[in-house]
Amino acid sequence: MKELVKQKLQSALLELYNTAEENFKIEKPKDPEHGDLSTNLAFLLARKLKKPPQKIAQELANHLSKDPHFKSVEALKGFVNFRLSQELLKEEFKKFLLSPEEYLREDIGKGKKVQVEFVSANPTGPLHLGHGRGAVVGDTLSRLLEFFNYDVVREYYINDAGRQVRLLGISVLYRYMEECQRKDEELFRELERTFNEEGYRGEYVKEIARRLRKHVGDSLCFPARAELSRIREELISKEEIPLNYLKKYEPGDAIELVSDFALDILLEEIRKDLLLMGVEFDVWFSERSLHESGLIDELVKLLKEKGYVYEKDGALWLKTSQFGDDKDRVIRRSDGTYTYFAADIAYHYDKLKRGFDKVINVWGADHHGYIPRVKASLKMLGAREDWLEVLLIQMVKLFRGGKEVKMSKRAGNFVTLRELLEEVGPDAVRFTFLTKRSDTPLDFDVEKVKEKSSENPVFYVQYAHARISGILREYEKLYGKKPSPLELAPYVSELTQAEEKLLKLVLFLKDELREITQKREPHLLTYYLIELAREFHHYYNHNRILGTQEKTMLSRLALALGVKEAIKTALGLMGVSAPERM
RNA sequence: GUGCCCGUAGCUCAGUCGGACAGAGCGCGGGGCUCCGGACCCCGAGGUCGGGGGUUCGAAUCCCCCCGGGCACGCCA
Repeated sequence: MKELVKQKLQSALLELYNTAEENFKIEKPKDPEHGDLSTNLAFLLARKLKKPPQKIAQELANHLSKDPHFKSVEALKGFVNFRLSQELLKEEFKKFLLSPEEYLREDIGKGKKVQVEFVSANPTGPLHLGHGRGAVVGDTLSRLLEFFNYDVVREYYINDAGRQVRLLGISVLYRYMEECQRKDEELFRELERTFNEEGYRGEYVKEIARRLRKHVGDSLCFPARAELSRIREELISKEEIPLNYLKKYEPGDAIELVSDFALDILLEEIRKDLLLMGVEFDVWFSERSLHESGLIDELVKLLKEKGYVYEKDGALWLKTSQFGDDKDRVIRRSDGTYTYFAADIAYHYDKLKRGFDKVINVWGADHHGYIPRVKASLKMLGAREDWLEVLLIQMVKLFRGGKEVKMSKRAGNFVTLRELLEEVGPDAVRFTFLTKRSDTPLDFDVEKVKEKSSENPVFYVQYAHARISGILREYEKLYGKKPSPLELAPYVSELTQAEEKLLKLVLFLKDELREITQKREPHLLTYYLIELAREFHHYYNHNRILGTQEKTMLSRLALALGVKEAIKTALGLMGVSAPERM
């Protein structure tokens, strides 16, 4: 609809003033008295044409009011207000009804390759709510991009290298050795020291330790003397889940062996958690693989050749400050190992080489300070300025009975994503995470989300869908056949003023989806859906559908079916189910 | 200290590349089917858009200052 109005205005501009303008807005006026759509075009032209806005608006309105697409075009206080004609609306609605998806879809992406990297949580513990929020936003955005014909790759970057992973191994080994009757006391005390300072304290660490013990008994109580390769074989033969890390890597010491085992288990859990929410990744990208493949070496060499690298205090530094960062950053430590940053540049270098037209990273907002250095390094590699987009997801703060629950993976006291999913259900979780703009911190009381789940807006929306499904079932019972879009479409013409508001709302989904995708603001879907559901419930409570005159009934059925399709499509893009019954 | 984000109804939040009288959900008060699903609908109360300046025909929205909250400032990831 907006596109149509925009085009009409542009051609009017050309005919009336022989000029062009791109950056004007077409929006739905807040006040329905102001029509279906309006534009601020006249304000923008006032200076250029040296005329007052209202005069321009009036001229545009006069010019366009003859157009049969519009019932009326009026100039008011400089705005041009459009009312769409009944005929246009009905024709559009028929098209929508006959094939909803096709009507809504547009080829905006033209098959361009887009990578969306999201979640990418360290595999050192279960996912928590913040990760869940990122997962929902990333996945919904991916669905939207796919809908508009982008070739989307969903990707999870696994931080499976470095210190945190080693700490995970230490934590598990420590918990394991706690249960040993006889053990290497000296090593145990050393592990204990590290564990107490910065170990992972969650219950899940103990569980992994118990699982380890179940498979290998006491054979790791003296880690230095243990036959690692035999223990590894033992684990591989006894553990039921796929063990990618354990199979792939020959451990250098017991901590590595335990780390890899823990990684396999935790990643499997993460995968399951995400699957519970309907989130699946196309690529799980290993940070460790970047070290092994030599890509980091290759990258560092490249950056050196370009003259962006220098040595200081025994470390290698990247001149990111030349490209907008606050200061230069270390990419290789004085001990010769690469930093996380070096690996991350290599990862993005790899994305570049894979030929993505655009990459979108969904990051926790605590990483915002990290963006300038990544952007800086990408400039060094010659990437387009807007090639990388970063979406920040603000933290989810958790409350229980009004009290904040401080969440820390190391301290181990957190409500996991799975816990929430099991109690509230994936639909409510996904919907709720999309009720706030993602860069706004989200506070909520778990108890409230759990207890008041039936009052969650998701049910309000789903109820509208189920209600319509109920009506359609009832019709089938009464008349012995399902109402088909093809049969109903002709009756759209019979719709009256009473139905117009609802009909327009359905049609506006098309504009809504396009804008939501382009602005990368998937949360707006929930607001649209709540409005549509409200409008339908309102209509339902004031107008009978079944049992009225045939023409009336069938036209109203057509409208209801359209609402159902709109809800189903929008919910589907959010990964939320549209139930036939509740 | 420096940088970024946030501050809108009792609560949780939309609205922010300026636009027409400031919105939703929940909560609160009152009301509504002998009829298609009452997980619904209708009416109402509730606001200095954190505060103060400025720019503009027009500011919740842009700029400056201040207050309050969060995050980031590592040879951690």
